[in-house]
Amino acid sequence: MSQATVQTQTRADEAFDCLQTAIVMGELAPGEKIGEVELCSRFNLTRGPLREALGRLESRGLLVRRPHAGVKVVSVSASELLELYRIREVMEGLAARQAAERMTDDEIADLQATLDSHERMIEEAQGQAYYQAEGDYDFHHRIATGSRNTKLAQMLLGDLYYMVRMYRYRLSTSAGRPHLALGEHRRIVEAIAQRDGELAEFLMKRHINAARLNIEKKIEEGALTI
Amino acid sequence: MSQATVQTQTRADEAFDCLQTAIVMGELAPGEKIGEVELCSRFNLTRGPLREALGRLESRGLLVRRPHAGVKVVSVSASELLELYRIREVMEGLAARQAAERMTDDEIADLQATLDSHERMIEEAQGQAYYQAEGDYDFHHRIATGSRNTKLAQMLLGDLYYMVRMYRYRLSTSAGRPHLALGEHRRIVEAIAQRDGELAEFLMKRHINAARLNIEKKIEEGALTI
DNA sequence: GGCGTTCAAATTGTTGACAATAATGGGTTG
DNA sequence: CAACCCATTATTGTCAACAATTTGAACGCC
Repeated sequence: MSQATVQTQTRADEAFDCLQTAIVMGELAPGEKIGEVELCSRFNLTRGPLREALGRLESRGLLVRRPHAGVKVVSVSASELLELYRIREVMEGLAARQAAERMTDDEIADLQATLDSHERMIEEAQGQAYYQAEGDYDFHHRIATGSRNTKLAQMLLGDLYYMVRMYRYRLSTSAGRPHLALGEHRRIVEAIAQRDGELAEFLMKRHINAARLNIEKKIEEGALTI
Repeated sequence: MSQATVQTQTRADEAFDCLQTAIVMGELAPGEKIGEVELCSRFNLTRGPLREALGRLESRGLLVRRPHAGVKVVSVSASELLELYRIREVMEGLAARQAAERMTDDEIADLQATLDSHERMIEEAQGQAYYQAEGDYDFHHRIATGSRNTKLAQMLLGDLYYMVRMYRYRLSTSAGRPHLALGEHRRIVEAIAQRDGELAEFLMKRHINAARLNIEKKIEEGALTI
């Protein structure tokens, strides 16, 4: 049964997923040089599919490859991480605006229910930043897909989020401001429910900007070693 | 000598470039189903590197692949093309703002010289939309790199532009408003030269929005069959 | 003693053959 | 006559061996 799901996709897809999650979860540290044969034995793969997966990951910017020299996980500097948030600000702003115009009423209701669930999680597992991080990811994921903008969702979900999450897991403290972020989420959803795209865009941009400033502060405090 | 340049990169890179340009130039039509062996004989490649290149292209959204079913060039609908311009609007707006803050004086001077060259090209080859298209690409390319935002430039140059150019070559009439676009370019560079990031962002967004509206109009006129 | 050069080993890039799967066409049956 | 089933075929996915290149270290030279 569990085999059936993996049966449909090819070994290269499997390799891609494994490597991507391994990088995001921090099992493969940034800057770490990794050999192909080592990866093969680690994930029970052969080099053919592995190389195809490596090509995809390189194309997505998760690792860099020098010909004949090997492959190493990309290491994003602190300033580059902040730059990622600048990109998120404008792209997710657009996503929120288009989501306000295009999400169905059912989707919006679901989104609100999701926020309720997040609130309960935060109250139950007080301080457990992990749930907050996952909840935050879930929220942004829904808005990206809700924009009905295929390429936009693809770029956000396929490129940016994995890179951001790569550091989120490392920091573990997803900005560390659960209640604040939840309130901002609620206001964004409110604007979407009222079909006010302009306001939704503004609030989303401010939300992500706040997250960026928070990380910037933590970096200045020396809490992050990147 | 010409071999030396291609010698440094691997065959998979070569395959990737060949296929990408082939798709962009329209040699491979959207929706066209293509077999691997056919591509191999067409570009003098073997299937290993080819598959790696296919993986990269799939990851970039230029083609889609169903397991055991084959690979076909992605076909972007008219509405999806317009959505691409919506993404460009916010991303290149950000790029312009950051370029205004970070480009060196030399780069700005180069950019202005580039615009002069474009102006001459337009006057000399009146109506030759091709030069205008290439000039436009050159302009946006410089601003993307001038933003000093690695990921932003990577997403614009690696993902969006190729997709847009794919249709630009097909329409051949790059919006068909050379002088207008050039004037808008000049004002954007002016703002960058004055280090007015906010204005540069505003002008760039309006510039791309105008291009989008122009395409929208052409589509309504039935000039584009996508 | 430091630096350049050269050689060897390990790793990557490539190739061709093999196996598995989906599309297709013909045949049979209701 | 149409619809369904089955086998064939062509295509994709996978594998293991071969070739090319970089890197590292040892050696000799300045």
